[in-house]
Amino acid sequence: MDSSTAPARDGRPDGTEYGTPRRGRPRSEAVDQAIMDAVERLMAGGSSLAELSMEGVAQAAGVGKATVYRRWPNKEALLIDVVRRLEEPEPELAGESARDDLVALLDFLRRRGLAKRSRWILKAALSQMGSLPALQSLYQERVVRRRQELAREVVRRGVASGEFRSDVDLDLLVEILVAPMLVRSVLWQDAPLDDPRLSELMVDTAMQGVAAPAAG
Amino acid sequence: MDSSTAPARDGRPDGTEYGTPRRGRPRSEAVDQAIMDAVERLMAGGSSLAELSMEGVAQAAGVGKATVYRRWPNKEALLIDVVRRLEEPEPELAGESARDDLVALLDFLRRRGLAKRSRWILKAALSQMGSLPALQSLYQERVVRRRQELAREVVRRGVASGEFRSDVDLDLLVEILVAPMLVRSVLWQDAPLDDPRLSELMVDTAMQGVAAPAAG
Amino acid sequence: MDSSTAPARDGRPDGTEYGTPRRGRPRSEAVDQAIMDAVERLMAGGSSLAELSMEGVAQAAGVGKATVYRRWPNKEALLIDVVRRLEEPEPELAGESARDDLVALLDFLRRRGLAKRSRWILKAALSQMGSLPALQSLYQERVVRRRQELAREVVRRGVASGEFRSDVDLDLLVEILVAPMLVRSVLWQDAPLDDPRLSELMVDTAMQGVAAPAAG
Amino acid sequence: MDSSTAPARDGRPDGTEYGTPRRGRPRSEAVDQAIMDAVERLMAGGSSLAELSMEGVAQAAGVGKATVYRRWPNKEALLIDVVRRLEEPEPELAGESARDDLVALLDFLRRRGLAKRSRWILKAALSQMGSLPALQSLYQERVVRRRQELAREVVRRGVASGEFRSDVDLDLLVEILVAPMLVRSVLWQDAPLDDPRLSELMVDTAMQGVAAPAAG
DNA sequence: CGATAACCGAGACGGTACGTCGAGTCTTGGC
DNA sequence: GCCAAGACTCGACGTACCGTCTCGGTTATCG
Repeated sequence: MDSSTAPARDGRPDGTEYGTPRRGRPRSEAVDQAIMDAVERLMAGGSSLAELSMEGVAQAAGVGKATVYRRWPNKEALLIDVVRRLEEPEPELAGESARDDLVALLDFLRRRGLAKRSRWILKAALSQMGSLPALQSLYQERVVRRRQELAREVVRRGVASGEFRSDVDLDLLVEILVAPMLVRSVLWQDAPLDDPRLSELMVDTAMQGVAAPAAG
Repeated sequence: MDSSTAPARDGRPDGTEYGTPRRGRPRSEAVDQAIMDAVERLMAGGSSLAELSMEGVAQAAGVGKATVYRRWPNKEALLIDVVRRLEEPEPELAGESARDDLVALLDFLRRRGLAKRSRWILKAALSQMGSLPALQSLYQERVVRRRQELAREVVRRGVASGEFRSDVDLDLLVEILVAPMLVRSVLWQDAPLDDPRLSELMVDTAMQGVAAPAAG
Repeated sequence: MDSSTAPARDGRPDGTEYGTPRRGRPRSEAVDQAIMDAVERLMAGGSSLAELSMEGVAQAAGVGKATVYRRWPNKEALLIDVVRRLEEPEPELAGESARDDLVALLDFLRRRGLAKRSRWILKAALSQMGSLPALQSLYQERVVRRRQELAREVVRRGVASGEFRSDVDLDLLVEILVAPMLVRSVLWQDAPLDDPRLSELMVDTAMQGVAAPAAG
Repeated sequence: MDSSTAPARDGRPDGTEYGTPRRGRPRSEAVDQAIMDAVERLMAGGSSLAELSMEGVAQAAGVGKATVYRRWPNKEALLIDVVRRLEEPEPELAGESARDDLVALLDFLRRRGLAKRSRWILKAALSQMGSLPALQSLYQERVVRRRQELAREVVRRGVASGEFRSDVDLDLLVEILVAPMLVRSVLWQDAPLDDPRLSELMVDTAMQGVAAPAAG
């Protein structure tokens, strides 16, 4: 299992497993946490991502700079793990109906969108990633792609089971089903997300289509 | 009034009018342009917002640093004016059928996503330029909101004319119809955009729905 | 005239002349001095050369690190200029008699040896050079070689004028005349140097030889 | 008593005796030697005292850093023991003629200057190891002073036997006879030392003096 | 027309942070 | 208790930009 796509608590930030025997003094997990705690503390203290310095993080964590760099090669990699630690774990999908799984997936995105607004650390971290493109693409690779593939897999299953149309390109199918929630939770700033039935509504509406029903 | 939100074509970047008589040698407008050109060139060259340095901009523009700072107090203010300069024309909508107008709207998005010149704006400015809040809100206000309203208006018309369902919240309707292209052109990094029939396909599929047709 | 062999006050530490017109804001001579003053102050405060850090020098001088590095590429080069500033200027040689010039030269070495003991900054700087070989070889090149050549020139003149033997290799001649003072002032730690007639005595004794005069 | 001035061959570098019974696994003498070998190897490879790092020494010796620090508290103490190990036997003097003994003494210096192995000791340890005062004073005491006294004794004998002038201060006599070789072998960087008759030449020339012989 | 004042390129200035390296100490598992 | 390995805190290294400042020199406009 590749730890780099797994939640941080399953393995070391740098991908080595905690159980793996190593030579020499092992890295302290307490230090891992102290560093990430320090990042959260600084962000909560009002710093922007750009103001956040490795120097400051190390100092706030009571740790040498080298100790930070031993775990994460740069600010981006560190921030990804901090953000991962902040996010809810992805939903376990029951796998019975593709429609239900899709609703669960969208609802995860919805809750995440809400959290991004309420827990402004997440908001700051996620929205400020744009100015650190390495962070963005790393996050893309480690987190976003995984969810994309999850969605594709669910939709593929839905096509096979006869729930979804089979005469449309899979990518397009995925986009129509997932994009509405993605846009509302990520792109648009103030769209409402608190209705817990929103996910159901979106999936079902996308399935039925938005054309007016044929008369008669 | 904050000069950084005033339209560029109305005056100097720093809010002074070109016609205003001053003592001494007046600022060269050519220099304004050279600096903004340099920013675009650097960004088009693949730099990120974080990599973009005032030092580098000045050098690329063949200009002293003080000359840049004389016009813009910081990187953010400079970028705002550069983004303003990039502003693209809105799509012209025929207004005959809501479905056709929507296709035109989506195709505008598609073509913009393909355009290399504005790519960095799409990435940096639209989706995640949270670290430059003034830039973000400017762009949000002047570009995003207007197109949102355009889309809402078209869909509203479609509902009135009986093209679209009337039993669904308008916002949801808009999202289902527009989000797929928005996601593909802005959020997903290398999604294919070159098929000119993509916009049609998206609108029509969203209208028909993606559920498998009922058997029999 | 090569400023790098001239005393520091004839030119910039980095070899550029003060009079040379340059573009941009010229370097401040006051800063040159402030930096070298700071080095002296720190050394006088009891630091060893190894403890002396560029970081500390910059701070003590109230100057940015870059400002130090703009003038001197490394600690060695800076220290050389500090030492040069501390040393007495080399003697002007009258040129009338080679013997007298040699005495003057040796007396310069003698006084320098005394200074090295009384002004312990000089002592520390000169004696600790060994651990900074780059400094040593730079000093060798810029200061020592110059004096060596001066001595050779004087002795060569003495041979030509018939003051010194001509049947002996020039290098050997120089060594026999100069080495005694060199050893006493540089190598041996506690040898007496305060007798102002020592230089005369050394040159004259070396000239006459130390063999017992033939009997009869 | 400072263990670092105790003779190495009498006990462990840190002053513990080899024979002393202790609890647990005893220190390996092979490791002592491996570490000191590594220092010599690195220095012979052209490193300077400043470049020599404990880190590098441990690695070159294939030894943990703690193992080095268990024996020597710092770089200086380690170097002292390495220098001690390098110490060369003193020249044996026949004692027949003072002039011949002096030639033998100078030739010992000459050959040592040629020896590549002890070159770094000559440079680093002898002439300018001021930054390691303990090393300097140890070497001064144990090596330099004894040879100085040896030279003084020989010259004193030469004065008594009528070989050397008796109207000159003994120190001055010694310096004139010994300094030329000392300077050439220690102070001047690349002076030629390979002529085996150099020592003879130096002593004889110094004895005869370098003044031109009186005419007629 | 000449003075004046703001402009211009260049680059020095005091700072802050970068990512690396070594010092000397501590902590593993194994001998 | 020794050993190799390597993590730990600390502090300096030399570089890059920040935003400000000071040079010599260049235009416009005003008197």
